[in-house]
Amino acid sequence: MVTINDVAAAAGVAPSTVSYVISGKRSISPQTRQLVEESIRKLGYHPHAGARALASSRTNVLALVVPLRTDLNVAVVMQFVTSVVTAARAYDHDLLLLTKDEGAAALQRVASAAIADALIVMDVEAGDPRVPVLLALDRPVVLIGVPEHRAGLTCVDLDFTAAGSACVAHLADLGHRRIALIGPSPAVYQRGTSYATRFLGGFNRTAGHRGLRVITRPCNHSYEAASDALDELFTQDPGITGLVVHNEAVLPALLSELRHRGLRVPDDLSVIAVCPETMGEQQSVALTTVAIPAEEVGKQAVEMVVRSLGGHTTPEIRLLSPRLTVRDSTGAPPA
Amino acid sequence: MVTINDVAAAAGVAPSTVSYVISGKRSISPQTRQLVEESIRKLGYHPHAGARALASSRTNVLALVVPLRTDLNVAVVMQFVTSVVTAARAYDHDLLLLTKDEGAAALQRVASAAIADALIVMDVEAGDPRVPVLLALDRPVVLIGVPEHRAGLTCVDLDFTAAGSACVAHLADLGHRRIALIGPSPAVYQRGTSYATRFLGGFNRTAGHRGLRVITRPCNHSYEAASDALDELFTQDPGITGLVVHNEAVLPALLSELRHRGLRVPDDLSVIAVCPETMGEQQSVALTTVAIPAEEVGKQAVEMVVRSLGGHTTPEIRLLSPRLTVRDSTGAPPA
DNA sequence: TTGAAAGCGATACCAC
DNA sequence: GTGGTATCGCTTTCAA
Repeated sequence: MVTINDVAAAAGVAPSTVSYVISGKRSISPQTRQLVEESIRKLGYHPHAGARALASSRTNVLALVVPLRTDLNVAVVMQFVTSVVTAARAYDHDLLLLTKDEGAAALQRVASAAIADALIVMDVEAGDPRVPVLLALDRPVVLIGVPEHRAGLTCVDLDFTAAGSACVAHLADLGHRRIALIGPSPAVYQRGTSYATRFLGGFNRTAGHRGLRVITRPCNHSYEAASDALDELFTQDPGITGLVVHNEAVLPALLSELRHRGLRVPDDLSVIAVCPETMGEQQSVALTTVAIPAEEVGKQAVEMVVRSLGGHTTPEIRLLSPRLTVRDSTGAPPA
Repeated sequence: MVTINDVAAAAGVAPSTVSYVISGKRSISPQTRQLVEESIRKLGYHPHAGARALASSRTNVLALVVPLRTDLNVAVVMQFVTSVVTAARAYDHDLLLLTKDEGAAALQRVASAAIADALIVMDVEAGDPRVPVLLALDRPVVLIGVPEHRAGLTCVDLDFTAAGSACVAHLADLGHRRIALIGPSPAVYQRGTSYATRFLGGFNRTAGHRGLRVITRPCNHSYEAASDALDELFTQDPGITGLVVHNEAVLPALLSELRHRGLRVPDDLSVIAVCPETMGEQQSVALTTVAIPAEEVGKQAVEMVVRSLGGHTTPEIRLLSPRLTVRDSTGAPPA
């Protein structure tokens, strides 16, 4: 293995000088820099991460805690992961993947063992048991999602409350009076998953303000579940003219079933989906969407956590305003 | 921070003794062990990963290289990731996530800097440029997928050639004579992605043996692309009675379109999907599938790479036999 | 069965 | 602008 001493010897300088050339933490003469950089290239030197971590207390690794549930939308989770790992690399950090099922213990472990410098946590629940542990860690933490007790926490997410409102407002503006929500799976609600309840809150509140009659229903991830959900909604209120779908996984199934039942979108039924933009565009009907900005949220999470590593440490709840894009799936209700 | 010395002091033993209690690399008297373990718990001690890595040349971290392409099936990629991270933890390793777009340089970096002990690489292409780099690394590597030149490599994957054969054989056995394949996106083929070409190979070969007439066509990930693909296939050969879909992302769209066109599955058209079992079960028709055993492949990849870390180092290509499960989407061709 | 101490390969302080 | 070196926290050899 090639060490900093090898490089120093090859360049005819002291090891510390090599270190400073790499870190840029003190000024180096052009000649020396040149010499050192050449030796580094020539020898194919890469600083030993462990040694570095030991000496500097910095691993340059971020940990991301992801949910592995199949009742969450896998594609969206993957978008977050993609965004976070890409952003992390842009800040010269690597990404360690932790799973939610290891619980709070894993967070302790990774922080105490100095495996990662900071943590980003996804799939936050209202009364998330990990929160106290996270608060006690001596490392920066950013949550993607917002738990109930947010004191001292740094969070970033789509403003799902506003998103719920926006969906209802759009349908109300178009003249719809009776609408329905198909939400995530029952399990997601039962866990008190932050985004699900926040969206529902915004949905119901604005429906109240606007005087809309609403039905809401969770939905599991299968064709059959989607079909059952439709059955139930139209049984409860056959007069529904607007449908909000906050469950990306069942979008294709829902659209397929609607067509099969002879319900035209948007002529008979307007549909708004809460999902990544690309997903809305690729369905059988180009869907009016409220975008889930996974890319942006992941990026900001990394930015925030890296800034904390730089010293700043002001807890902050950052909620991104929803963007509603009208496409072909919403229109006036049938006369 | 609590160190091994703190623990040693608290337990009234030498630091080395604490180390041995933890590693189990030499026998310890029950009393001493008890004493040390208690101090560890009491102090909440976690060995510093960097220090450990420096002293032992072991990080207990595996690196997984994943593709971030959206033209690959995200859900399946996520299944691999899930499986690998879970298996890694079972062997007391953490998982570092690398992206394919960082190319061979990232592999070098992670290996040379001793960030990870071993690598698992997904989305392997026929003439993958990363292969020479991987072979030159001084660390164990397992590929998920099989490149053209496999000398010295350890690989694990579904036997996609056999999978292609199995699909054709099943349809042939049922009496179908003219069948079609809807494959991954054109980009996947263009990159020479290992599984795509292997599947196609098995498909064509067996079709030849059985004297079946076939059409094959790649397909992008959108409803429209799926619809276009069907158009084209039925234009080229209106007599098709069997369809093999090696593209999980367009399954819902294809089934939806078939129904819309009045083609009943399996009465008018038999459909076999190559996808994870759960995915096949959740469609509008329970699909006959050849399973993509992501879970199993990921698990074996970890096992193999961990075994290599243990010393054994026999290159090995391990191809899992395909499992075809007959459900409701295949039957005899229409009379 | 246990202890002492020499590294592992960086960083960063203290000199010059 | 550069060099020397103590230090980070652990593993492992050597001794007892």
